[in-house]
Amino acid sequence: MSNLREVAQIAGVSKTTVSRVFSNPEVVNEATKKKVLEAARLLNWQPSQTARSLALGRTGNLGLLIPDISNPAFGPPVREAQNHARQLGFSLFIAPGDGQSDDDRAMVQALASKVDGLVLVAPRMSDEQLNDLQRTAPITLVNRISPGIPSAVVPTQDGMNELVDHLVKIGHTRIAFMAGPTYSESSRYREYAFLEAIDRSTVEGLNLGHFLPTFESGAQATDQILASRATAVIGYNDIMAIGLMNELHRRGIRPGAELAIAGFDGSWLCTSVSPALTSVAIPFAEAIIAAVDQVTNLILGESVSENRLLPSTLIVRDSTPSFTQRPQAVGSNSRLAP
Amino acid sequence: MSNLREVAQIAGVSKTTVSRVFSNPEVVNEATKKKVLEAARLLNWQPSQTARSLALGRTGNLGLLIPDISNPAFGPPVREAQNHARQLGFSLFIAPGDGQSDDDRAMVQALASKVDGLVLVAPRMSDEQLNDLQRTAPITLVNRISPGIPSAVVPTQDGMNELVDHLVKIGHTRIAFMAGPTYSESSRYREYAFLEAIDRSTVEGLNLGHFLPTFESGAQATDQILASRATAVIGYNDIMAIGLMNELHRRGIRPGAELAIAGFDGSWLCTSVSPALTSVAIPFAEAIIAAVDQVTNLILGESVSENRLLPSTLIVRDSTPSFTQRPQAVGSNSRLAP
DNA sequence: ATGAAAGCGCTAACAT
DNA sequence: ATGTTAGCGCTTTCAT
Repeated sequence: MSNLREVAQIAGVSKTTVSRVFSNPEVVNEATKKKVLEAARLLNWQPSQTARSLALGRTGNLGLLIPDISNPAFGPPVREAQNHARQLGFSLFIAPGDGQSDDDRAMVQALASKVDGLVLVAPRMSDEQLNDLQRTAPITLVNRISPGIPSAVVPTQDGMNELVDHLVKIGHTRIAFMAGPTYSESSRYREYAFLEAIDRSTVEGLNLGHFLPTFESGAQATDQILASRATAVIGYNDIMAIGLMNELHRRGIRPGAELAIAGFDGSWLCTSVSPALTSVAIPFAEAIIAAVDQVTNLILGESVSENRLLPSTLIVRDSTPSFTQRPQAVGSNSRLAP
Repeated sequence: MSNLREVAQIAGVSKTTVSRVFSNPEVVNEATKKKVLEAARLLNWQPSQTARSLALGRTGNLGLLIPDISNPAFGPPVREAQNHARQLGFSLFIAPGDGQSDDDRAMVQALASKVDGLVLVAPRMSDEQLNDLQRTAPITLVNRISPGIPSAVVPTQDGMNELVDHLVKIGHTRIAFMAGPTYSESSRYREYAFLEAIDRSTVEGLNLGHFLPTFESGAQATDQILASRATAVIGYNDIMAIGLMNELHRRGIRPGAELAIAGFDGSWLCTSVSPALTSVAIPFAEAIIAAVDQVTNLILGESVSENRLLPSTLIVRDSTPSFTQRPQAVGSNSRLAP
């Protein structure tokens, strides 16, 4: 491709003028502007972003680490964040964690050197690793707290309390929890919150252990759940809950009716299954957008509010019917209505 | 951050040597290499990608346009493609089309100037617009054909024929099709393929018209489908098919048993619903990887095979049971087994 | 094996 | 309103 100099030559102006036409158009004369634009079009030229970045010391790029791009919970938020970033004058590049590995670093490191700042959603990294990263580029966190790093988080405890309270209210006295992998901070938060919620309640809680955050894990846990005689199960995320639901279907056990199920995230998947899944909806879009605002402020050297808090919302659906609504439970998991 | 010169100074070598340590290490003496590395670590320095890009004339970045990042069909392929790209020495940046707009250009244009090449998956752009884009950066296409642009495509007709043949074989004589939006080339391909498949069959086909490729559209079409007296419905994609399935559930109509349903894409969503969705699986991962290979070849100035063809696979699941397997159909959609 | 010097394409003072 | 000049931080011939 041609370059600024050639355009300047053809337009009969200096390089500076050409530069200005593309970065600060108001300041240049209409007539000369037209000449320059004409020359540029003639050569099919547009400013090299790379050269621009070098001169400016900024790429205009932001990196976004998503733990699992296959998780429908993240699709819509990513799009919103991208639009938001563009409005701020930044391009947003996505690094998809693989959802099942305990280390996002390889992916993120590659990105870090190509962007002005990073937003990490529930990163699977130690505080120390986050600190290292921070020396390469400014970062902010979503649903993760680490000393000295701004973040936007949705407190887990509130949502978990609400969910457990709901289950108790509709009559459950033995509630199980499928935790995600141990390397996931999010899962640890939720696991801890579950135990807390049970503590402050009057019912029995049962931690089924750790599973990969996949659809298959839900099925995998089924035997254990049925044996546990719990009447309600909470999944670390919607995907696992739905995996369980599906396996129950397969075995001829009616989810909702015979075993109450709830998830976390509130992805659109919840309403794509039958019965629709009760879930604690996490406002990922808002959180990520808040974090994007934080990094851009960090980048521009402006002050940044340390920790934004955003509320979750319990969305009750058919997978946790109250006893009056649902058919009498039967089978090995049956229990009497209170 | 510090720069190459400072590192050179501290290590007591020239800039050139430092540069070589990071781009062509074999060629420099072990001892000096160690000194340089030491100095770099001391300053926490790593080469500026931007400066590097400018000098090399290449960014080392690839852009990937995905029509709808919320569609589970694309999550896993994107991850695979990213890994593949990294192995080729490129970072892959994702541009999420919004899935419902008729124009991906804004998003793509921004990317185009920041990458060495682009892979466009089923782009919603005219051939002309694609040609314009091509003047900014080399591009290759997935599931889209445009004159003069290399592509990796999965022929639609074969998959559609297989699917229709299957439905006919299990006894259906009136098959409906929910098309996607008119601006989607993919949908047009599939719509056309459906009509062709019906033509060469002995059964009746029914085109229900165009819908947004969303979960909600599936529900939206339900009335029309029930009124149509079709016994089988093919959705433009899995999401729409599952939306329909869900709505049937809500109305107390049993998908599979009372109305056969099939989708396209073969996303993991298919096995997350009950009954599991029959679908024509599209090997997006392979196709995107092939396209990535094509762009990188284009970038490196190597020769490129014009059009890679990849086969789809019909995956029959419980949403299209044969009559002998499924309960006798009842209600307004009832029909006699052949 | 290492260094000197020119240049990648743009922006930003600082003139005029 | 426009032009001059000096970089931004790296790579790369070409010497040595």
